[in-house]
Amino acid sequence: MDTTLAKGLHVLEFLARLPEGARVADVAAELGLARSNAHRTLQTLVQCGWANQDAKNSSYRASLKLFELGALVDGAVDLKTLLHPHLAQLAKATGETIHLAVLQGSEIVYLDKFDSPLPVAAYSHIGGRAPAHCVASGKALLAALHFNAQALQTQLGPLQAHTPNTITNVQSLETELIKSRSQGWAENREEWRLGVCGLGVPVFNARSEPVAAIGMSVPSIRFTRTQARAMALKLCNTALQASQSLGFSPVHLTPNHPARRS
Amino acid sequence: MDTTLAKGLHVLEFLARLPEGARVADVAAELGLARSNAHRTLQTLVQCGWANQDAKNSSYRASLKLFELGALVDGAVDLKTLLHPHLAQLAKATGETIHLAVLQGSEIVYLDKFDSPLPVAAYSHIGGRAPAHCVASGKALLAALHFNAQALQTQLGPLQAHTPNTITNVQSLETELIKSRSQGWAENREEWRLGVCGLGVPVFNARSEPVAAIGMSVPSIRFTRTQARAMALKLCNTALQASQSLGFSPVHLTPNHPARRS
DNA sequence: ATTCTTGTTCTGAATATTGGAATAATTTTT
DNA sequence: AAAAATTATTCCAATATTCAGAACAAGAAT
Repeated sequence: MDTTLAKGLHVLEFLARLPEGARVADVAAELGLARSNAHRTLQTLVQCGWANQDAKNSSYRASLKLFELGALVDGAVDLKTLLHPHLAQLAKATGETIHLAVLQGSEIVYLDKFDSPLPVAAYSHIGGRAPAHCVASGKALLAALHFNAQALQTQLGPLQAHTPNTITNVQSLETELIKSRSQGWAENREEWRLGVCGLGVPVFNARSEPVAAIGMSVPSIRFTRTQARAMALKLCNTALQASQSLGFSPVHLTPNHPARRS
Repeated sequence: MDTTLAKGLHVLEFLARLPEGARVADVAAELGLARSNAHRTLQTLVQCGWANQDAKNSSYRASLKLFELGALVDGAVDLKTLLHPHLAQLAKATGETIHLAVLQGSEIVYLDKFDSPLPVAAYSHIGGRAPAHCVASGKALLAALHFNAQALQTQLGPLQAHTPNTITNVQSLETELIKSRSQGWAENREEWRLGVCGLGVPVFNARSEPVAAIGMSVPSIRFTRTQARAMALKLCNTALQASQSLGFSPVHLTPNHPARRS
């Protein structure tokens, strides 16, 4: 384990999360480093082009290199650019907030997003995260991966509650996922943020692997059973088209089902 | 200079630019490291969450952390989200390829982009770069910064030619920038890629500093003088609105002109 | 003017990194 | 299917690097 590298990465992440930038003393204090140490680390980041130093202020901030390289990361680029038009069309058709997300450990990461013109409380942003078990996109992905209770346990760890509605045990979650799979979409009924419901459907690639989910966030006021159903159908449609644009072909009745993990 | 950190950052960048991923031997060979060294570095990246290791293949690729943090970098996030609607409107109105770019040393970095439905050869992508002196957005920014020949020299270094039309000496570039400033927009007449012309206009923030440029890429076939003029006017309009949405207020005849660098 | 605070430079001491060699795990060839 | 070859991973002692504290410089605050 290269401790110097690990330390440098922490500093870089710290900088990236502070848009205003940080000074040597801040970094040293926050990450528990000697001032001279923090200084050398920051200088290295600057020399390598990962950070900039403000000329007058002498404070540091993450450079656009992070943005540049972030835009190249596989799984993000391709999915995002290929599926963007589908999301756009859905956003236009429904007027609701639409996003694209992938699974990362116990969380989902938002790759793309269209905001509703009717401004809902915006809880997600591109690059942001949410616990997979609390949101519809996350559930859609977990369901598509055929995770059972035990697999859920290891993948997600303890299920933290974020509202009274959050599902906090893996048994109930497994049941919920089975239901989602059979109905074709996943739902979130104020399980992550009160007042916000959601729908999620997985997107499959050419090898029939679930690689992302398209989600829709809807204020609970507009989320009656019939409304939800109508939106879910549109969402399923879009997700199918999206999958097909990745080369997926719907094969009903496959004897060997796609990668079942347990 | 933390050499271990520098080395690790190089490895990370190498990974990020290889969507297929890379194996220990590749990294070692490409960056001139001992295999054991490359191995430990990669393991550190994995442990810190910046890379993933493929279970079967044992090959490494950059993780979504890069994407996540890239989406947080200041100057990218805010500009992009605030100006996105303006670009969208312009893209729709003109049907041409529109992008948003900022200046980074001698290059511009594309922060956002709308592709033309009439598919032009797409030479730019989000996060991508282009030499500032060859493209309209770059020239628009250089012009807005009031760079003179000498400042251009130090900022850009030697002006590399990329087509027969590329401006390769700072004197001519300075003249061109002065013209751009007076007419309100910058042009690119196949100076970066043959067959592709462009228009660029700077966007100013509340302190009247040029922070980005909106650009339009047009195939030379659709770029007659009259067509260009018509598009430029629309572009200027959008850029002005964009500037205003950043808090910029157009103040004509200011005695002290915004930061003049020389 | 003086006292803090903060950025930067310098040092010897401590320690982590290095790269070669050994081993384990693959993959390819025969 | 066995053997050979390639590649990943582990180990270790030599060595180069990082560390932390102190000293210095530069500004900001009092």
